[in-house]
Amino acid sequence: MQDRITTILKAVADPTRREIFHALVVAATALPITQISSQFDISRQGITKHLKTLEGAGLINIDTKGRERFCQANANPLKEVNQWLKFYEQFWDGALDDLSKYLDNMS
Amino acid sequence: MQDRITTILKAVADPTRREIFHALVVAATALPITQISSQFDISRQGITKHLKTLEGAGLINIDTKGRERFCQANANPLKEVNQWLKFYEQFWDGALDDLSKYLDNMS
DNA sequence: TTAATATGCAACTATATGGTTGCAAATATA
DNA sequence: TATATTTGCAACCATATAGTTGCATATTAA
Repeated sequence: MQDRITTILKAVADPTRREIFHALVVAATALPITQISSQFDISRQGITKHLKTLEGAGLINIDTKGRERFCQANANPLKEVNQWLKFYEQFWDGALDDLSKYLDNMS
Repeated sequence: MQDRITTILKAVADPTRREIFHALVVAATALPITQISSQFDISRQGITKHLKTLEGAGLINIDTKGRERFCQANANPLKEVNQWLKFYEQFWDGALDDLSKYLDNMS
């Protein structure tokens, strides 16, 4: 197959998947597939495919309870993207501004 | 088309494009297409396609001089990815560790 | 037990993607 | 001028991707 970082980047490169992931993150709880798909215009099967891709990237965990499958966001794989990015930070403009903003958020 | 962040993420979601981009970043200078493609196993036309995708994402600038086209990396679009990521940082584990590593790098 | 709900699987479609080869055109060199 | 180099364009191919519909199955509720 492909390496982890590629799998993760491909998962978040699709706008619908980013929306699904975001919805699950802000929900801050596990949601069954039907409930997720009710928030989108595409079919439940379309959503299911996206959920599988997200699961493959580790960005969601799916837990079966009875006939329902609860999906919960897991942001941890994004740490790998962050790590990949970090190297290039020295090559983009305004890195110092980013640091001060970063520190402002912490105080 | 698609929004900027999607264009950028799709550009870096391909491992070959990440390699090309990385080669240009570390080269720290503009390189002509033939020279870039000599570093890869795929054809020059394959490389050209990737370069166009990277250019479309703003990750490289192409400057024509005579018959050659010099490509130079531009990491700035990655700031948008960083901004997108930043929101999810609060949801992943070990954010404080990341901060201390970040500060260590600065000192 | 019967009906409703939640889901998976499979088949199918259209388009995008990553790659190729062949050829023409522009520029540089002998 | 004749030749070599660098590139773009176009056509083509195989596979991946994003989406669909139809149907079967498992679980829950009436």
